[in-house]
Amino acid sequence: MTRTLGAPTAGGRGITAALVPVECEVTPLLDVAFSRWTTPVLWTLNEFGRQRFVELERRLGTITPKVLTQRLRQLERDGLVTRTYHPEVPPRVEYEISELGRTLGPLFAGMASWAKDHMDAVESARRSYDEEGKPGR
Amino acid sequence: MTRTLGAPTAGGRGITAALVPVECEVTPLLDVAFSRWTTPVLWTLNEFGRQRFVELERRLGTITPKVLTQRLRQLERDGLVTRTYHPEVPPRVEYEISELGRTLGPLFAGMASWAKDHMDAVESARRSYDEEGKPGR
DNA sequence: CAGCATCCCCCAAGATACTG
DNA sequence: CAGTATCTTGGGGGATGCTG
Repeated sequence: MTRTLGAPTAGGRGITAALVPVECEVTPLLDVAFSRWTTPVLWTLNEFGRQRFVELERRLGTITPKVLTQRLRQLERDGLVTRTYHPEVPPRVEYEISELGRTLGPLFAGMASWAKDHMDAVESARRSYDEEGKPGR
Repeated sequence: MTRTLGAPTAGGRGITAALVPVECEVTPLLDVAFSRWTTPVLWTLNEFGRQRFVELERRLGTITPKVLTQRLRQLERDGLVTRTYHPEVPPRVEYEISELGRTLGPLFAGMASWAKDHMDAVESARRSYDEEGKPGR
């Protein structure tokens, strides 16, 4: 979560200062929306609309309430999700993807279609890498 | 990396069996191409083409050789990157993004443009969340 | 219901040092 | 050059238990 950028320690072996240390533009986004649970949570919110805590919990299947809370807080903090608290008895809380969060939709769609099209290729590559000692080595 | 799916433990609080435990299609892809270093490595390979170990190391700036090796191995195993070893003295190894890996290009482009367009909004949301005790609570 | 509090585990990633 | 070998750590995530 904390990106230790700006630390010019250059790590052990001296960097001769030549050859561009280019910055990858997508890196910051990874912390925001792409990790084990943030993506599924966002995805679910985007697909099924406004939902209560338990609904999310159940749809996500294996997530624990603690983790769900953590991710939701992070997403709320980053402005991707809005939380509305209804002071009733029993309490009711609803989560909804924000305007900003919704702009991630196309990306998710792209990822889903990539997965659909290519994940089996990945798995087969994985198998052949494991079975053979390594194809060309 | 290991996705503990299929464990129907349902975690602590009983799931009443109602309400769909829908599976998020993007999840498997996260392990493959979206984590702290796999994405930057893939990105760099996609942007700058075939490169040697050191070139990658330098362009990525803060990555350690150990981690770079680990990620490259995983990417090779998953068929997203190809490794060619030239038995010379000194040894030379070149990494190149594969056909399969290249199909991730559009996704990366989409992510980069999203970052460009919306990351400042995220950061400002983050700031206002931190400064105020929370906007509407 | 919607959580927070705790304790624990695991592993990606950092630091550092050493070879074929 | 292109790694491998250790040691260590941070924090995400699981398991359990307790409240407003």
